[in-house]
Amino acid sequence: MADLPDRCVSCAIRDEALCASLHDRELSALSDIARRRIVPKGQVVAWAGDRSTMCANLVSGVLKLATSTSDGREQIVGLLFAGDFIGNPFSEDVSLTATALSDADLCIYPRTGFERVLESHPKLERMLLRRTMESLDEARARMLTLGRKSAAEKVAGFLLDMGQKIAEQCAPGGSRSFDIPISRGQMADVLGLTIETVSRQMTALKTAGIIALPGGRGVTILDLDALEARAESE
Amino acid sequence: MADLPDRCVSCAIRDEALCASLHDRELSALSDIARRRIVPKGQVVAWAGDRSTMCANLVSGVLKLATSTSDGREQIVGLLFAGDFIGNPFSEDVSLTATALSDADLCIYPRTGFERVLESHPKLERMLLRRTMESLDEARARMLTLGRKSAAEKVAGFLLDMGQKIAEQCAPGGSRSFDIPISRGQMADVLGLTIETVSRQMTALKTAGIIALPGGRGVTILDLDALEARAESE
DNA sequence: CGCTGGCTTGAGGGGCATCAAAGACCGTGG
DNA sequence: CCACGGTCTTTGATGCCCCTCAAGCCAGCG
Repeated sequence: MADLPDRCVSCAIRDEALCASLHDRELSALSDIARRRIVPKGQVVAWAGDRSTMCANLVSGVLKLATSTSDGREQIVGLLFAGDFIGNPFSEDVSLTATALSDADLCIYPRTGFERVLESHPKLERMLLRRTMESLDEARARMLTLGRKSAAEKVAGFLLDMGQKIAEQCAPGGSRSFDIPISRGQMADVLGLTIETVSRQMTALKTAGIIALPGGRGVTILDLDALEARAESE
Repeated sequence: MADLPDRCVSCAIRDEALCASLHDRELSALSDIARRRIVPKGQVVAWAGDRSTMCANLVSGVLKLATSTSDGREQIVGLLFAGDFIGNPFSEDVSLTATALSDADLCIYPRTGFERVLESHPKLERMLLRRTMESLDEARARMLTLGRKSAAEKVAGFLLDMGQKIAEQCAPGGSRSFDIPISRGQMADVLGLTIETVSRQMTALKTAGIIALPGGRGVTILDLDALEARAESE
């Protein structure tokens, strides 16, 4: 363990982020060029169109990746959680605006330096390729949601996704509680709906006894089967 | 040139496909495991859910990548043209159904063999990573279209994209003619609309004098500025 | 306690889907 | 050459889902 760089010793995402592809002693290549940064809630990490100067691992918190039309309609194209990777290595500019939805802890690498590490560590590059392919699959799955599903299916599917990702307790068939990490408005921007429609669908699910809404952003899935039925398809 | 494998000598996409990342003499690693296959129009190349057994370069023709809900609603999540890559290396199963929209000429590699070539040719893997990141950008851009744009914007934007991709003549500011490579129904499946709505938007553009529809799948963009105005945003 | 930001709820209208039918196009065969 | 069936496209009529506009509600906070 002596070979593990100091700053990585107690890292919460050592085995989940891209770093998992590297042995302890190889990590120094990354650690040497890394710096830590806390981004407060609401602050933009990188603007679409700007020069791409950095990549990062998200240590904790939630980020959104979004694009918007010239008249201000926004579409969230990805949500990032602890362990996820941010940035466009080998690309000259940033394609999406990244914003912190909660206070976020980033482990940041200068882009060009990160690219050099990639070139000398094939396992890291392989990991990045896999992650990128997974993101592509996820994006394409969401295209089906955006293009072809009803508001009810969208919201139900979103709750299932979140429940799976942030599952605290998993009594199979039983109830499952968690906090939605984003606001109703942001849910709307993820699902291609308006905030009112999201709200109405949520109360419809509550009225049907499928979920409970214990204040704030909490959700409890009371009837998983019924929720899956409403999400349909997949 | 003597080092260029026979089957690659006259290949139309030598410099556009992933192969472009390899020197002539390195190409044999791929060429040795390749076989050519013509897939007739309408035939499925790979079914979502099947075991992933192959990757391929598309030499000519058009493929669609699509998912669908359990009740049959379809969403086309990508169109592939000559030079594009098909397949999921490092993934055990196929995530999307790929179908030939025209007779398609494929240069096919067994998946595991292709993975071995990737591992021994970093430049090839780098190229694949870049391509995958580009696909991800494209997918996310289309998420904005699907989630936030009106039918008029979707159709106008689609025509602009196609015009750019299949531009035959580019009199700047002047007219631009090409054939839409897919049917109205497939346009609908790309844009998350119905065939009727696509058709109505097309005739609306024709009536407004922005495009001409010279029979079949031909299109002529008469007023590029107006078309861009209708596509808005970006 | 008032203010602010997010959430919910209601009323009404519009955009797009749905249903339906009539052209256009095309290869086939008489 | 033209009738013929099939497929694709266009056009029309109708309705519904979701957006839009507009209040009211709730919690947090100075």
